[in-house]
Amino acid sequence: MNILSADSPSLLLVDDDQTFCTVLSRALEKRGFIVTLAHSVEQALPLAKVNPPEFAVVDLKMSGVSGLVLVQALHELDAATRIVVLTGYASIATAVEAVKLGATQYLAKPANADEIVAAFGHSPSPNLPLNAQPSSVDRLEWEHIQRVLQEQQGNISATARLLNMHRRTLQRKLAKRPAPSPA
Amino acid sequence: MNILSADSPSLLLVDDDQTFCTVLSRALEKRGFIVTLAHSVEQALPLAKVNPPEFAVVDLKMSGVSGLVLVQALHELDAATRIVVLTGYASIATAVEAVKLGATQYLAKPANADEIVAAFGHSPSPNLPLNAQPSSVDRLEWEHIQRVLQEQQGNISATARLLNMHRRTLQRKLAKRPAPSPA
DNA sequence: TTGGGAATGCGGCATTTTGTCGCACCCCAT
DNA sequence: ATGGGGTGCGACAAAATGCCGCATTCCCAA
Repeated sequence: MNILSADSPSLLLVDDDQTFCTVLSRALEKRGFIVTLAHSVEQALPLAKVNPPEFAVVDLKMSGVSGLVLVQALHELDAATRIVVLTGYASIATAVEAVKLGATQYLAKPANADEIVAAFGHSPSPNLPLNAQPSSVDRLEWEHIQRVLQEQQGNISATARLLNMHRRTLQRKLAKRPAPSPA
Repeated sequence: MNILSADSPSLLLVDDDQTFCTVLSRALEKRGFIVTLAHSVEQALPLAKVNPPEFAVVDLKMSGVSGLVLVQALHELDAATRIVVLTGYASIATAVEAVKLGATQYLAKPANADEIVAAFGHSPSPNLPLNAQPSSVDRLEWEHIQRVLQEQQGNISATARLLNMHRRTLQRKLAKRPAPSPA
């Protein structure tokens, strides 16, 4: 799977989890990328502006500005940048949003370096196998919540009111990891 | 936000579930769309070629060709077509694919007509307020359960396993709900 | 610049809703 | 008849939720 071997491509890795970051960074370097690290959108933006990377791995849920903003910025800086969005709180709503903003792929954590590299080379094909089994109720709820939350621009109070559930409960649900994603 | 509603927009609805189709069709017509029905990709393609619709609602899982193919075709025929993908077997992978192939939104069934219209990001008749109050979590859950239950021919144990919930809990949920529908 | 209204992130409970077991039937195919 | 599901349902512990309150932080209009 050596898609790229001539000279080393640049890769911007943005994630606020230090440990995860260094581990993944090392793994990616071993696969031939020149990795630059950033731990927040604010930190990543100037780096990207000075030197737009060929590849990027962006975590969605970071303290401060959402990774989605960075995805958009990266895409605008250089539409050729291949961006993989990575998140521990995967949902269809944010996946759709990320792709619309220019992401190449959207992966749920945990994902290993090989999967990420593979995602860079992935091109759209209408021949994806469909899921055989219906999602669990928990998953369904999670997706629904995420979608409404997205529509409310992340406003938890508004979402709770709209969904007719208590803010505290919503908070708790959001804090929990989503049920294993449907395939 | 240019909302032009003088003449009714055309909408192609493609789903192989007859009942679901007619119900949704009626609901969409009530909201001002001129609806054309198709029950398979093969059936939908010629219709779209003759007359590319302004809007489309496509079910992913249909016997025969995947709805993704149709999404791509529709988008190629007219990039301005707003396409909402709808499926009872939602997955992040297919959502990403769908959007890359040109879909505007990707919703998990059950979704009501209002949510679908809202997904188009277009209000066909400004008189009717764009309320689009999302269904409550409870209602969603109820409908999803009913859907799966039906697929399992009423087998409660099997449904519970599939939904990843305990049989006892499913029983209780089913027992406690002769009157749903808050809307 | 400065209030004030709205959001947010918690920490506690009191209540409900679950997860789990067990048990008593029913079918039905072996 | 016998074993393997499936179905109801009671009981009780464990977990989730509803519902406070409070300290902060945001944001916007005066």
